[in-house]
Amino acid sequence: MEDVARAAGISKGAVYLYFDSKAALFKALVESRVSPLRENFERLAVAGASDPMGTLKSLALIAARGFSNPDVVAVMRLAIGLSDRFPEITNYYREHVVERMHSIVEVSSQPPSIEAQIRVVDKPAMTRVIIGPLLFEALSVHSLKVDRGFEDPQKLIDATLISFSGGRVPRANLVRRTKA
Amino acid sequence: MEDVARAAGISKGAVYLYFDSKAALFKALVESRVSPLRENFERLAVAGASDPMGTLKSLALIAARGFSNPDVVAVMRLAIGLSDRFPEITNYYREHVVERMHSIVEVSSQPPSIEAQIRVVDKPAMTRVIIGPLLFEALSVHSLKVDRGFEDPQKLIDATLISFSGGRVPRANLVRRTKA
Amino acid sequence: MEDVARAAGISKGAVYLYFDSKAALFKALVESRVSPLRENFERLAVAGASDPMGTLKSLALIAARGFSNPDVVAVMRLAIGLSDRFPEITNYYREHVVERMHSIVEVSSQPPSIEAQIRVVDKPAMTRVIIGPLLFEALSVHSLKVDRGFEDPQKLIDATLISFSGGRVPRANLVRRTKA
Amino acid sequence: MEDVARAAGISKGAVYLYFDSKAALFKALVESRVSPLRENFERLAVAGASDPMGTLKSLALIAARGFSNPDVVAVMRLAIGLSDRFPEITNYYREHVVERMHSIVEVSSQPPSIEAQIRVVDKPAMTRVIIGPLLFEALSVHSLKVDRGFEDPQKLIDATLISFSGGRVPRANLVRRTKA
DNA sequence: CATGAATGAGGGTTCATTCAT
DNA sequence: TATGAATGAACCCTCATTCAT
Repeated sequence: MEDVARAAGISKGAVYLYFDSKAALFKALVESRVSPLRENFERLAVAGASDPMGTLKSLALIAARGFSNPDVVAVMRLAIGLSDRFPEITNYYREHVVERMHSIVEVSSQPPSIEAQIRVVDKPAMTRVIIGPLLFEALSVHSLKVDRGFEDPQKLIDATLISFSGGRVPRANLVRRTKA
Repeated sequence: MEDVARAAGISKGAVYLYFDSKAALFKALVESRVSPLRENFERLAVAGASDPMGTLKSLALIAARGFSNPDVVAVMRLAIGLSDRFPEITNYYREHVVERMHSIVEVSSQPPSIEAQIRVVDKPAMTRVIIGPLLFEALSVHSLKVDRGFEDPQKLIDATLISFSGGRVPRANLVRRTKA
Repeated sequence: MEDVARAAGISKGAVYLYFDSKAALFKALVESRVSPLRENFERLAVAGASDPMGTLKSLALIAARGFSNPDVVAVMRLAIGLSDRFPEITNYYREHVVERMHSIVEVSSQPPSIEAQIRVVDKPAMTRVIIGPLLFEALSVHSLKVDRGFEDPQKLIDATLISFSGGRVPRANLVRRTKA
Repeated sequence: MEDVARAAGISKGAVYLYFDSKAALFKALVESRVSPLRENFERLAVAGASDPMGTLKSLALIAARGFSNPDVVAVMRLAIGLSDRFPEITNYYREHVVERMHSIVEVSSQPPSIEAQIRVVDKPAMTRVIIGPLLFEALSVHSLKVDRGFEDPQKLIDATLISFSGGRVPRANLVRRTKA
């Protein structure tokens, strides 16, 4: 809390003018930093029902963008690190972030047409296979300070997604690039 | 520290007869719990130079077995969670676990013959793509207490590895099953 | 202080427009809530010099009415509970409430005629014997939340006063009843 | 808590080696300082069933002795003063001290023979009438620092008890004196 | 080798008080 | 007259570490 106060340029006590408790601050952090991501996920999952492969690509891209934001990863680090002293925080993160992401990705893997496009059979595995590599990268870079990060996260996404294309790799335009 | 003492059946003070500090205890924990895994990695990487695909499969299997051990995941959780109060711990974990795993997997992806077997091009991405899904699963289950864990981790490994087989999925025996 | 502000429908800061400090607010609280009682005491003591027994009865009745007011008891609770952090508050209460009540009751026990009516000899004990039972009841009910309170405080007054009537208990009209 | 630590000559943190929390410390304080008194009460109430008047006298004497101990009064002051921030403390005091004293005194007023000895009719009033004056004295002296305390508490007891003797005041030996 | 009592810094939180607006 | 944002000291409690025994 003191770090937050210092970062905000206010006193320790003043934090409590804005948030009732550490847990409340964390929840607000989730809502402001992570939930927009989750909402993007939900929007895409709904909109992309007819094109599962494209949807999964987009989900990966959104996740990669999210994980490139140190704040987003910091929230996860807190959720993991505070599980002993603030179970409420870990619980909130699990229910509002992790479990929902699982649901969304699994839903995106439902349409029957998917079998024609994607070779991975086990749907519950989907979330792990798509998000896992990006998560690993994010934790490595932002939490563990490994300095081997990708300058171009697209490469990691490509490597992740190639698995689902059954050999026909539309390399040139596997995923639409962002014009940052 | 108190938990460790209680688990060991000794007094809090006695812990300091065996370890100089919390960081030293953590390092010993890494050596006893995580390094055997890393050594398995190294052995396999050296031995399997001629068969990169088989090597990667074996690495994934070892990683999956490691992550199914709550202790192994707990060490990682500590490394992530203590970064603020004990940077030394996080640094040690990065240098002795994460960075070494990166190196090993990348080395295993070096032989020229690999291109014939594996379609993933970007070698630095390899570690993330292989370990990431298993890491995600491990953190979800053991740290965030998500209750959607796989009963059979082999399914997750299969889903992970399928990406590298170029469509020819030798499903029956993709990876040798463990006889639990 | 925040509770006071909320109850008054103003902001926390606005309280300091009316009172210089918490101690000043407390003093004003004493004047508005408790002093009227004390003034009743003083009036009765002066007026009833010729009938000590009747005077003491009236004093008890006034005290009982006062203690039935949660605000009056709350002021005493504050005086007792804040003695560590705000000694000024405790001092004020002692000087302006408790010591004055002692004086008044003792004065009311002075007239020579009293010996004919009241058998209690030790005059300093008078305040305690008259006020004590009512105080006990008030603290029990309003501060300690004991749920054995009297619905009819008159019974307690009767029991208290009976001691002074020397056996001739004019039960029917020992003290004039209030028409609640 | 800091005051307790200082009084004990140890550090603030060391208090928690002996007591789990502030509430636990308070409860231990009740058991060590107040419960012996309560047990005396209970013993007397049981033993003195055949002589209610004598029993009540003894109860008053024990209460007076207890209240002359600043620690005993300090515990009550805490129970009253901490009701906002530590309701658990107030609740414990109510249940383990106040309500039990009520019960004991009322039980002591049950025997049929009492009517011959004591004129007070309303039994629930008994506790207040006996304990109240002593409580008032104790709070005045030890909490509010009134300097009008009785040097000889026996006088207060006498004044309290005289009410029950129906006019026949065995002044010389109303209650056995303590040889302090 | 082992204890257990003790410490002191820091954690999250509350609250009386101040002050620019 | 009134606000509301802000402070800073104090509060209860935890925990890595030390040390006499």
